[in-house]
Amino acid sequence: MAQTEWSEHVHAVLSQAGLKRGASRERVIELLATKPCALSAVEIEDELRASGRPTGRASVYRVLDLLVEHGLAERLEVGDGQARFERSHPDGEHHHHLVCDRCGRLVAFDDPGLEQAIDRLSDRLGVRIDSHDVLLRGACQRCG
Amino acid sequence: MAQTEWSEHVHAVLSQAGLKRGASRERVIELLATKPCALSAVEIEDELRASGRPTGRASVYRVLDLLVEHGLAERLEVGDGQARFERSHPDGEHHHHLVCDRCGRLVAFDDPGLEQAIDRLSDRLGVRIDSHDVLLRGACQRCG
DNA sequence: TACAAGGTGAGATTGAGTCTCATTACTGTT
DNA sequence: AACAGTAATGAGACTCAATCTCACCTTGTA
Repeated sequence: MAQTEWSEHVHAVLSQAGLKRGASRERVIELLATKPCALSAVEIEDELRASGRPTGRASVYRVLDLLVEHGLAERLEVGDGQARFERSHPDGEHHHHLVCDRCGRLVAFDDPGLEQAIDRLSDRLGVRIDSHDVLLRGACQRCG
Repeated sequence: MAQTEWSEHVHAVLSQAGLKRGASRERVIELLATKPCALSAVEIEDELRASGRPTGRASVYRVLDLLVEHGLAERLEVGDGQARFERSHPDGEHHHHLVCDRCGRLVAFDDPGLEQAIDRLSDRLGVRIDSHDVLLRGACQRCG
């Protein structure tokens, strides 16, 4: 899904939910649209300020929470004490991450076998699984 | 592995590493030994104080970091802004968690299929995977 | 017992994230 | 276009897990 498609989808969902538009929200959405992978709230705030579109901290967090609530973004934590956010695709397509111990880089990957294993798990455990996160720690190809 | 075995193993590893014993360390280790699953640093500090063995916050965090460094404990985050810790087994046996959206309960599970899928992944991606976390979110059996 | 290296903890500090509330902006209606 | 009602915004105070500092205490060894 292209960046533009994603932000259009976001606007559609939010207006469907009866929400008004607002400048801060637009800014955060536009920024996320251009970033395929994991950005922290602080990074978002800094990038917006750096690009001449300063946005209140409260608004940044509000928008991110809103997006996550509506399934439009994913929240993930890699263990450095801050949450990261990335846009998520409405068709359920998603990826997971490897954190490199050496260089700290975040590498995205997806794997049907893994998704399958998790689907099976839901039945076996007798629980409803709404979402899942897989985080690998190790050495990335560059450092490995 | 029984509680006692685990704490003996911990002491063996740490003394092997040339570390001295210390009262705070003993207290944290003994407490973790009795808890099979995910305890936060704050909970550890509180439980120790409540049981008449008050221990400095700095020491609690130091001990936990030490255990994680030596592979004697696992750190996990379930998205509530605080890290949780649990003892880990030297044979590599481990479990993962489901966080119930409704009641907040943490349910442990293990699954060979999942582990297998992750093993395969390592080859396919061409990276070295040292450890992994899987976190499911959904409804536990009780709330489901 | 002496001594060096490690261990400990009170309290200050950091920093991500939350909360408040007065102000401003959006949108549908007359 | 003016209005009304409701949603959005942001400065800054606040919370709280986690980190840092540093003077003091313990342990293990010779």
